Amino acid sequence: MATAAPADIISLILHGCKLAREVESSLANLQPEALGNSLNDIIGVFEAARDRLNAGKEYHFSSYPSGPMFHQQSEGLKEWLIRRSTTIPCTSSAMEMYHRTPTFEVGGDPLHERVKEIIGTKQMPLRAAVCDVQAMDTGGASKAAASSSSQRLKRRKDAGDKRTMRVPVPTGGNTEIPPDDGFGWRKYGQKEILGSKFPRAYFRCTHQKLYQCPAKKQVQRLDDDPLTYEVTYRGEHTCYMSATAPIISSVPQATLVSAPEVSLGGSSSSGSGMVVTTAVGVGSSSRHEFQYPVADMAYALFNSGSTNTSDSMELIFTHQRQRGDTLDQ
DNA sequence: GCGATTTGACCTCA
DNA sequence: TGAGGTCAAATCGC
Repeated sequence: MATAAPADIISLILHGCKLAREVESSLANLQPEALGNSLNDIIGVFEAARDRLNAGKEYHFSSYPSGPMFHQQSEGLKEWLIRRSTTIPCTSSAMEMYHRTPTFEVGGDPLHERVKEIIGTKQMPLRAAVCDVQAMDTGGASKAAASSSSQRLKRRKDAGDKRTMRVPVPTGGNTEIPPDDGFGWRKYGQKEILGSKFPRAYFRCTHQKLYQCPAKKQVQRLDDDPLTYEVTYRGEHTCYMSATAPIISSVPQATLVSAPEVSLGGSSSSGSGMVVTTAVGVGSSSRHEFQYPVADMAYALFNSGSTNTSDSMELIFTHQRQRGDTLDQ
């Protein structure tokens, strides 16, 4: 029995993830007090989401903007969250950000107005002063798998299908290691770029051959901020849509979402990006491990089946604290 | 042995 | 024509 449209909750969680990314991006610069305030902001947003969630525990994704039950959709919640999270303009003002929250409509009402209403009751100013994540979506995402015969001909014609964001270099480790976003990437080239001090690295999906996954990304350190990578994604992952995909297909299916085990497995090898290693399954025989980018945690929250979402929140912020500890070292 | 990375050469396009 | 993107052989590491 659906008691609440999930879209506003999605937007809340999305907003929380956005704030979390900002904190992550600014970890090296934030003073402890500011960091604490930012965390409070994030907690407040997630609490609002949790409250809404608990207000209507039974709901379906049928009102979800891109269609019903993302498990079966070519573009599911995970993909949608990732896309939305990379298309929201980044600002330094909370209210401005609220105004810029996704503006898709629910029942004829601008959703962001509802989000503002919900969040506004929490009175949560955003104190993260600097937004290091610049998201850009030039639109026109093409899902066409690369044609082996014409791939080279189309090389620059698909330049419009790209999303660029900035992420901090891994802390406490080798800054040469590119940020991990939860997907498996294989480096296929590196190029000195004219006018840039740092070379640009080219990656494609590890499963490109196996699943014809067209996803690629370019990673380049900024000249004016060597502690920041500019990551440009091209194409979209289709590997996890395959029923036999070894990693991403482990995204819990409907039969598993009743009692997944969400555990903090630590950051990925590069130690960057808000990535949570998650074990999902019922019983040891069906356990699978996969890694979540930050937006995926929203998915985990939705599907945890737990009435105590604060536990999941604790995982998120424990991870943040661990990263903070790493920074301190 | 296999998969990932490196790196010089090659190709495309603005 | 040159910058950017990709290929593929050589090399590395597990």
